[in-house]
This record gives sequence, C-alpha cells and structure tokens, in this order.
Amino acid sequence: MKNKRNRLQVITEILRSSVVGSQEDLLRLLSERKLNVTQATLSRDLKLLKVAKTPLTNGTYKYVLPSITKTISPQGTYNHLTSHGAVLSIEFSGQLAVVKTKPGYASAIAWDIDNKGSVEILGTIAGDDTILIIPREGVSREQILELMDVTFSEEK
Amino acid sequence: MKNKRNRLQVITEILRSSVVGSQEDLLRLLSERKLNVTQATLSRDLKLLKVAKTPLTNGTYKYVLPSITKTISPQGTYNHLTSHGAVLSIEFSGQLAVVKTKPGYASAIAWDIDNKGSVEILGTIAGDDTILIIPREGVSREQILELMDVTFSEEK
DNA sequence: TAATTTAATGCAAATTTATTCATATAATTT
DNA sequence: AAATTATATGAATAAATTTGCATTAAATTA
Repeated sequence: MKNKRNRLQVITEILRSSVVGSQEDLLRLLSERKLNVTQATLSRDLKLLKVAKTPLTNGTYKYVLPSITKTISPQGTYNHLTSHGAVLSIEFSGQLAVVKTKPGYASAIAWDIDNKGSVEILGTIAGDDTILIIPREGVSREQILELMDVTFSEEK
Repeated sequence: MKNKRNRLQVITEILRSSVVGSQEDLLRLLSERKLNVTQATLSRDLKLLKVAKTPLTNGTYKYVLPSITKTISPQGTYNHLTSHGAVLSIEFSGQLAVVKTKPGYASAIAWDIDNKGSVEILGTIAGDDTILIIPREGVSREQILELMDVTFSEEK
C-alpha cells in the first residue's frame, strides 16, 4: 500500500532514537504508532534501508542505520538510476559525491558526466570503479542526484 | 579448547578480505583452513567480535567487522605503517586523504583498503602511485590514520 | 474503462542465527 | 593432588530472520 514511504521514515526515526534488538521489538514500537505490518515486511524494510544488526557489549543486539546520508530517497531517483546499467550507487560526503560503478566503467561514465557540460559540476576524477564528482560550491545533493538521473535515464 | 584466540584472528582476516554472507559460509571458509567448529561456536565468536550483519545493495548480506578494532590497537604513528612496505605517506587535504605508494602499488593497496569494508571510508580512487581516500562525513583524520595503521601493520 | 503490469504485503515454509543444556578441558584454590 | 571453579564447545532446540508464493491494491497502457 501507500504507507511504505512513511513507514520507512518512522523506522529510521525509531532506530535513530532507541535501541532495538529484534524485529519483533520494532514491530511493537511501530504498532504503538498505529503502523501495523508483519515481521516479514519489516525484514524487507530493514534490508531496503540497509540496517545492520550488531552485537553490543552488554550481550544484546542492536539494529543500526547506515551512516547518515544514505537514506535520501530510498525509492526515488537514485534507484531509478542505479537499477539499470553500470552505475551501482551514489553517496555523498560533504560537498563531494562518490559514484560506484561496475569494475572498469568509471572513466566511461565520468566522460558522460563531463560531457554533459553541466555548470553544476566542476569536474570528476575516475578510477576503475569509482568516480569522484566535485560539484560547484552551493550545489545541493539533490541537484546532483537530479542531474545524474537525467544524464543516465536517457540511454536506458 | 585453546584455538579460540587463533580462530578469532582467522575470522577477522577472512571477514576483512572477503564477502561472507552467512555463518555457514564462514564455517566452510574456516574448515578450508583446518579450523573445524560448529555454527554455534561461530555465532558466539561473531558476537564476541561484534561483527554486524548488514544488507548490501545487491540484495545479499555481509558480515562486517566493527570499524574501530579495539582488539589490536597499536597507537604507533603512521611511520610504523610507512616504515616498511609500499605505503610511503599519508596526507590530508580538507576532507580527503591522499596516500602515496611505491610506483604501481596504488591499486593493489586500494583494494586492501576497500576490502577492509570499513564504514568510515566511502571509497577510494587509485592511480599508479597515489590513492585518494574519501572518508565518510564526520570521520576524523585520526580515525583514518588508525584504520590505515590497523589495516597495514598487522600481518605484513 | 477494461486489461495489463507493477508494487506491496501477509502467510507459511525454509533458512539462518542464538541459546540452553550437558560435558569436557583448562585454570585456580585449598 | 584433589577439589573447585571457570571456560570452551557441541548437539539439539528455540528463536529470529528471510524468502517463495499468492493475493490485493495501485499504476499504466491499450
């Protein structure tokens, strides 16, 4: 149904603010907020959000969210972009964007990005399977995502 | 018995260098190295080592070591690291770290860094004798140095 | 609008992981 | 050294998680 987006959001909020050790616990916390799903759905949600289960020093476990920026549009543009082709993921660190590609594809893709001639992007550096994008100052992450989406959705 | 210490060591080495998605897989990899235990023991070992199970983008899972390896934490500076071997220097510029290596070594070393699977590092780009390391947001220079130290001081 | 495709979800089975209980080995104490 | 205590481990089992299949709702297309 259409609660998914919201549910994912609530899950990240919960995991950010409390120690949850099992999917059943999470299930309870969700139902307290009137979100009723089954544990199976939760398993899929956590997989989607890339939430890891990690042991704590006190002998229990905790579900932990991937570091900060990853959750931008879990379903939106960037899946679109990564679902097909050689671009595997895009993540951000500060002003920079890091694009992961299939091995060997990076320079080819970087060329595409460069030749798009967007003012938003100052330049790129490509390795074998990684591209570093240096955006111009003041350019937002969303703008970059948008740009990448446009750049790569054409050729699908 | 008294193989425990050794076994834990081997487990960390395996997890550091390959993608392991289940305890059964790990079981197999261990027995290839003549270490035969049951899954129960493995579960305890992983708990002890605080190894987390995290979903990957490709739909599978991976066991990842905690990033701050407190078990072996040599506080030796990085000349420890650079004193022998192919890594010549590490310097920082803004958020980025630049590693200088002997000519030709960069990609090999970058591979090691990548396969350490540390959350702190978003990705690396290697040329011939230079590696660019892109740390995740909020990661300090000290953390990177520490990480590099652990990665390269241990076995080599 | 009807037909078709796609996405979300529950249920139940399968798989994976954690734990209980029993036992053996090593370490410590008397 | 014997007795006691602590640690490590396997076998079996329990608990937790993941997945295949079926179904329904939503979106898309004809």
